[in-house]
Amino acid sequence: MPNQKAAKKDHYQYSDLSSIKKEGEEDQYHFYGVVIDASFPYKGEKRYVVTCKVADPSSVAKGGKLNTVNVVFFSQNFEDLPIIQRVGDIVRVHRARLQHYNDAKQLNVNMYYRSSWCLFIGNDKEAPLEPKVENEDGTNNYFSYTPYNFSGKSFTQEGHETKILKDLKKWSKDYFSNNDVVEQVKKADIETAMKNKTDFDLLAKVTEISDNDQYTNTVSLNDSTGQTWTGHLFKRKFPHLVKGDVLRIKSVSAKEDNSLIFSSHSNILKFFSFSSIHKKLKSSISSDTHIKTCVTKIDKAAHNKMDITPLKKLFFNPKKSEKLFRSQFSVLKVDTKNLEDYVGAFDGKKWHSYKGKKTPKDAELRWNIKLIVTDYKNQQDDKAYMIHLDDNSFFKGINPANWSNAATKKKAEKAFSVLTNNKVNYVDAILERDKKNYHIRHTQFK
DNA sequence: TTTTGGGG
Repeated sequence: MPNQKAAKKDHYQYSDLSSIKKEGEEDQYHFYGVVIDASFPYKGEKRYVVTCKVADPSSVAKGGKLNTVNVVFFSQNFEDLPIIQRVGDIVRVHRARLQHYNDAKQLNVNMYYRSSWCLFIGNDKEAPLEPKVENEDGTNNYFSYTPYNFSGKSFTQEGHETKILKDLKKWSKDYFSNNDVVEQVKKADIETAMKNKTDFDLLAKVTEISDNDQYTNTVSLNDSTGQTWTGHLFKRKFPHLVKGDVLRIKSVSAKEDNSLIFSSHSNILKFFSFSSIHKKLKSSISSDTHIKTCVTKIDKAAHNKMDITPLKKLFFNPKKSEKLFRSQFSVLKVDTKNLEDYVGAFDGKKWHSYKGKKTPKDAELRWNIKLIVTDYKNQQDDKAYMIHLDDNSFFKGINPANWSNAATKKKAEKAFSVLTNNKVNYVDAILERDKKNYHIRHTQFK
């Protein structure tokens, strides 16, 4: 890649990534690379850090596989680090040092020493994300060869770099069009990570963005494994999200209710529209906000074959000859503040007032919860209905008689948070009619 | 001017 003749004359000679081999104090490397992955700048013990992976034509192995190189930026402050939020953008680094870490090639960029960086757009047809300098007079292709962001107050650029950039963009457009570049996400990996409470990545589509306040919004996502997620995000940290976007979400964890937990290093990256991964995700992930995860299991196989009755029909025009129905709904509300309010004493015929003090004779402590729900299966009905939850077998392993026990409380609160996350979860349940009321029966919370 | 923290 380096232009040998120009390099002799010019100050900076840019190395192909694969040619960078010598580890040592005196050896400093200048390079251009296409961004494959990047973290958000985060704070370590002593330094602010950005980790990213880059590639260039020399990174392509014989079989076509990409041997990416890890680049780690260190800085004493957040501002000196690059915010990289698009796979395929181009980074130029001056004075990096090679150091192997866990057998992987790593280029260290020390911002508090003498290193510097520039970011270029990876596709001339698409606008830069958060440019440091504006293209005020609207010059055509202004950002084709001008960095949209750079460290320090200014940047240097030499004549021969135009060709490097042009060649690199040509290569990456071709490579990204024919290769996914970013690894597919496996459902099993997410499950393992959630069980171990560790980080995982997602490939996802934005199905909904709603404003919370001046600073935050809530994003609903469908991912490539068929799951739905919600994320509370800072608008200033992720300012580029639009409904319908396909994204790589790097390094998040999640709660039981599929709400994502973003750490300081978590990042959200976009793709260029020419990327094969972009096209695949766009067409394969549903944009439907109504796809949710079922959080219950119907006990009996026979009940599982029952037709799903709309709630509207159930409450306004039920089949009088039937006692059991099957419905699907999302829970809008369960007030979890006082667990004791959800425990009642039932003697087989009627409920006794119970304030957690004394159990009346011959009465059993049971859940006595009123769920406010909306129809899941029949979305056009946006009315709210009340469903009774008073079957102790619904929450497996949570005994309402132990409501005052701390571990039980914790378990119940967790279950309620899953149950009420109506953006991502729904309930599939058998309902028993008792006059005008419906009670969940023969159904278990998963 | 430096040995950080690297899937954190």
